[in-house]
Amino acid sequence: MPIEKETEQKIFEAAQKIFQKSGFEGARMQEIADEAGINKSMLHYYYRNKDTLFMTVFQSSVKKIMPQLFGTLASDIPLREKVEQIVEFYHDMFLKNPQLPAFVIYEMNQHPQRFKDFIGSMGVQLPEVFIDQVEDAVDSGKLRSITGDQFFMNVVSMCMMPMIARNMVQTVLQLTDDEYIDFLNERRKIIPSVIFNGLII
Amino acid sequence: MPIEKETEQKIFEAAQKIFQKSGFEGARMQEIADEAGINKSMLHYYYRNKDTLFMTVFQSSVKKIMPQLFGTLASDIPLREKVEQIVEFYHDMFLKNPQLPAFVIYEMNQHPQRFKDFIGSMGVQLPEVFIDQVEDAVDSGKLRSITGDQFFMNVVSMCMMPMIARNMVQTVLQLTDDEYIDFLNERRKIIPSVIFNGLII
DNA sequence: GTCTATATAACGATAGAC
DNA sequence: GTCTATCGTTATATAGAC
Repeated sequence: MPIEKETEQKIFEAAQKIFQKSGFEGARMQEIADEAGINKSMLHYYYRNKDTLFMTVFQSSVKKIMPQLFGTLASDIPLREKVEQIVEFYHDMFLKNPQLPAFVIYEMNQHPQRFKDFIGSMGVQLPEVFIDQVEDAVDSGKLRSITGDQFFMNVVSMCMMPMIARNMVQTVLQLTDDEYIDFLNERRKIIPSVIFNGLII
Repeated sequence: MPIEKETEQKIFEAAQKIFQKSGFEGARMQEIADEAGINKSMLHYYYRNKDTLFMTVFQSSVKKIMPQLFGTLASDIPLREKVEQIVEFYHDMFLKNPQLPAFVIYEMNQHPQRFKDFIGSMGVQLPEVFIDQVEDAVDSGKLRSITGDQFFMNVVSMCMMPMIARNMVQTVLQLTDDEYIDFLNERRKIIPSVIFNGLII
């Protein structure tokens, strides 16, 4: 393994950590360098400037959230299984990377320009298969009247809101870190149950 | 109306706008001054520094979200009405101040220290009345088994997530600004329906 | 109270030796 | 490739005239 790769990788991982913790504006190049255990100049050697380094991290982060989600939505499995897969996926991902969802959502709002360029190029839109699936279920009387958009929004909301608002949740519900993790894990079963038993006639 | 009050008020409103748009780290004192149409030095005359100005805005923002929510939860009305009131309240508030929820949630995560001091002093915790109400409904067989915490989390999630992730939602669902507002307003009826018809046996 | 001018510090970025 | 030293800019904050 060449030394270059190791350094570039160390920088990337450090940048990921600091950007996710502090956001673009709050992150300091010096802090990233310290986290990586290298000199600040190396950041500019491997990545031209703060913007480039940020975009590398941001794009990587989006790719950890989006493709799998839309892959599941476009797949050829029953609606109920799709919901269960998405719920499991997001809760697993959160355990590995607790600050990822809040980071992506926030930076998306802050710099709409920055990401609309590249996010259009990856097919990030609700698959027709999924839309049809919901419509068919409604038409055949299996589900109460609802659009695919609203159905999708309900699932994503129930999953991600407690992850994004961690500090508010822990404060209001007075949970320790461990209790908070337990609280989230309980939701793996609760979410599909609420979604479906609320929609099935 | 004394001139002092007018200036202090103008500064506060400008700061509110800029902080909510850019966050603490992204906000610039100069931009706040420009927005208020006054000299930058005035910011330091009325509010000692950026931190003080921010905390004034942040505390005011929290007070626009929390008390009414917990007031409704603690009130003496049926569970279903509480949910409907909360949903209406959040959707009305969002129309008036679209960036408020994202601002509070994000800054809460960034500076846990900063707000835990003052947020403890305002009774921000789930009212016993509400917890008991959910427990009673479960015990008497009216609702499927669920805790007050999880019930509460479901309502707040369904309401606030689409408001916080506005840019993601509009991108994925390919909605114009007007369509997005319509999409949110539809949820006033959808949310209570999903929550309850999912829980009522 | 409000302004101009300036101090002071921090940050991103670069030059240049090795 | 990696370091030290430093430049240029921008940010918050203050001093002082009016």
